[in-house]
Parts: sequence; structure tokens; C-alpha cells
Amino acid sequence: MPPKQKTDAERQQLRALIIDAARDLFVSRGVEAVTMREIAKRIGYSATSIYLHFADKDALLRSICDTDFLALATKLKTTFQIADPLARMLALGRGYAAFALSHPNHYRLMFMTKHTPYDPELSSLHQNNAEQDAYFQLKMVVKDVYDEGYFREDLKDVDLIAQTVWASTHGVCSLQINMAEDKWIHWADIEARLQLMQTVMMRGLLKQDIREEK
Amino acid sequence: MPPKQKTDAERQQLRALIIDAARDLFVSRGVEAVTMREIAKRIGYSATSIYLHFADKDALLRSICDTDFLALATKLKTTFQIADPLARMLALGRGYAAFALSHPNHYRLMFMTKHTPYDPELSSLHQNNAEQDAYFQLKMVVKDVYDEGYFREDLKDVDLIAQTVWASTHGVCSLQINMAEDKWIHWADIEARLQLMQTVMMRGLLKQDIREEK
DNA sequence: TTGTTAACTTAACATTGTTAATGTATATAT
DNA sequence: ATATATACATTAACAATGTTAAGTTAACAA
Repeated sequence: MPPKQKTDAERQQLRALIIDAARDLFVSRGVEAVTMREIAKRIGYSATSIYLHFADKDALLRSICDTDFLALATKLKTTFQIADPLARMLALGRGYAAFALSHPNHYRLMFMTKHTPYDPELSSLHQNNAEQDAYFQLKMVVKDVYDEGYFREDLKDVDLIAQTVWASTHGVCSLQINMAEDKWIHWADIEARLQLMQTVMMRGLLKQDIREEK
Repeated sequence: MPPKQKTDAERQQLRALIIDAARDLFVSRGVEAVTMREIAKRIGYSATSIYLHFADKDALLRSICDTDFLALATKLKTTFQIADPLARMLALGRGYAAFALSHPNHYRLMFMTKHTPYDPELSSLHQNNAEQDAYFQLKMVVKDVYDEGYFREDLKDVDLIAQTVWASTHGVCSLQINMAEDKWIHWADIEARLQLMQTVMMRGLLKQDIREEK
């Protein structure tokens, strides 16, 4: 029994309801294990109603990722208040890892799951926006450190540096998320692994005198 | 029309046939996109025949991973002939990355896909065997470098070092495999990213005089 | 010859994502 | 006030999937 003509706000609200329910289920049991019918049941609608708001399951997943990317960027934004570029870069890394490890299934959806390529055209987020684009945030802080002249002489490509910094933290976090339960490896403490990775990266990227100053 | 009573060798052969066909398909189109019927068709059997050799799709996947872990260890074994521990460690990293990037879907199955925990008990491979256990190979070479006294004074935990080295290369490779197609990031060349990561890690892990010697 | 059984196939099931067909209550037009 | 159109929702249905149950066939043992 549909009360007709929802306002835009109401429709947005239902969209959010679907997204939240879906994320909850995806996050606790994995994307493929969750059915459209199940998501629908959770919010008291029929499965097909979801298709009035999302083209298909993948589009729903994409929307969830969009909101999670925004959540990540919002969290990392708090580092902007740190004046020293180097301290800011380290804080960004720590914040990123904290997000990854406290929302492992979000992180899996965002960075570890096979997907149709992310495309700024198809996203509700704005690329190169400091409030919404976490990669842009990283690039900015790396650029600030670069502009201070802290990086070694042979490091000139800000994108390359940013991607290497990203990969280092992503490596630790993604191994933790995907392999921590395995009996094959006797894992060192995750905090120790994160700390060592940051230390090693700083040693490898920065000029010696900058490191000694700290 | 079943000619009865296969020998053990024949049954092993059919198992291998299934594994090879399944891997081929998994690797080219992803695990979930491939159906049991399709695998069966490829080798001229019916889908249900596969269940005579593997409990379910996941067990089949596990067997494939086992053979791929062995393939990785076998590939990395070629580095054993390098006398210098440091050069050996670098070669191991390069070999690992080459494997990951030339078999991205294998790699995805092995290290990026959610799985029931790997357990030495349940594997056909032997843990801590230099021929079969790639992590053990890494640990060994890290230990050799450690024994030479090449690592910085503050680095004492071989497992922690090994896991950090692993995470660095895994980070680059897994981002490449999962995100390279995304339009959001303007990716630097993958070779440059691998090279910089190795350089940075060596700078961060090794004593200064060792690095200058090279 | 007659069972027995291993190897294999066909049928069948429950579940999935998704589309088509249908209903229903409201908003608008008359 | 009545009719019509339409937005919102549901139920039915489809093709495809992993998997199980129920045959079928051929080799061997008695």
C-alpha cells in the first residue's frame, strides 16, 4: 500500500536506509553471501523495491563505497589542523590504518574487492576536493613535505611518493585483514608492524638531517 | 560409459585435469564468474563428476591455491643460487612481484580473497620447508641478512622484519592488481613504484655503510 | 550368469539476481 | 465528485547457480 509522491528528502531517506542495511550485512558476512531479498527483508520492503533506487547489486555496492570513501576523507580531515607537514603525514598514515583496521570489511569493499573501475564521472564525490578525496589529501600532504625540502634529493615525483606511501600502509593493513587468522604465519603484533613500516618509510624517504631533527 | 576401476594414478590425473581447467577459467575471468558446469564442459565431463574429486567449489579453490603456493615457492627457489644475502633478498622481492603481476588472479586467490584460514594441517604443502613454503624462504633470507649484521641496530625481530618486507611488496602489487584500472588515481608506472619501494625499504632497514657499499 | 560396485550422467532442488506483470493509493484534471 | 494517470510497491516468474539424489553403464568377482 504505497502512499504516493514521496518528497525528494523521503526518497533520499529510503536510499540511505537501504545503504545502511546493505552495508551492515555486507560488512558482517561479505558481499556475495548477502542476498537482495535479505537486505529488503531487513528494512521491511520487498527485494524488487531496491531496484527502484539502485540499478543492480553492483550499483548498490558502489554507493556504499562512495559513502565510505567520504567517511574516510572526513576522518582524515582532522589531521589538517596539524601544522608540521611531517607530523601531518604521519598522522594521516595512522588515521588511515585506524580506519582500515576498525572497519575491515568496509576497507575490503573499498580497496581489496574486484570492482568495475572507480570513475570520478560515476561517483557522487568530487575528485581533488580536500573534503572528499582521501587520495588528494595524501597527495597534498606529500606535496607540503616536498615543498619543505624534506624528501631526499632523488625524489621528485609527488604522485610516485604518495603512491609508495599509500602502498606501504595498505600492505600492512590488507595483509592483516586478509591473513591475520591464518595459522601458517606467526604474525608479529599489528601495532609493531605498522610502527616499523612508518619508521622504515620515513628513514627511506627523508633527508638524514630531517630525520635526526625529530 | 565409464570404464571401471581407475588406478590411483589415473584418478590423480583427472584431479589434475580438473584443477588445471578450473584455474585457467578462474584466472581469466574470476572465481565467482566461473561455474562448475563450465569447468566440467571444458574437460568433457559433467558438472557432478567434479564432486567425486572435490567436496565443493571451495575445496577445489583450495587445491588450486595449494598448487599455486608451490609454484611460487618453486619460482623463488631459483634465488637460492645468489650468494650475497642482500642481493638474494632483493631478488626474492622482485621474483615475488613478478609472480604477482604475471598471475594477478592467482595472486588474488592466494592473498587478497577472503578465505577460511590457511592451516598447515589442511594443506598438502609442508611448512618451514625451503622448497614449498615461500614465507619460510623469506624468513630465511632475512635471517641471513640479519646474521651478516646488515640491518640497523634497532631491528632484532626477524619475523617482524620479514613481515614488513612482505607487506611493502604486497602493498604495491595488490594495489596494482585491484586498483590499476581505476580512473580516480593517475598511477605512476608500476616498475617505478616497485623500484622505489625496494629502494626506500633498503634505506630504511639497512645500516648506512652497508647501503653505501652497494 | 549374476550380482556388486566404481564411475559417470541426468534430473531435480533450493537459492540467486533480475525483469515482467500487476496492484493500489494518491494527485491531478475534468 | 469522478475519472485518469502515475509513483510506489508487490507478487510471479525466469534463467542460472551450487549441490544432492537417483539412475545408468560397464567391469570385475562369485
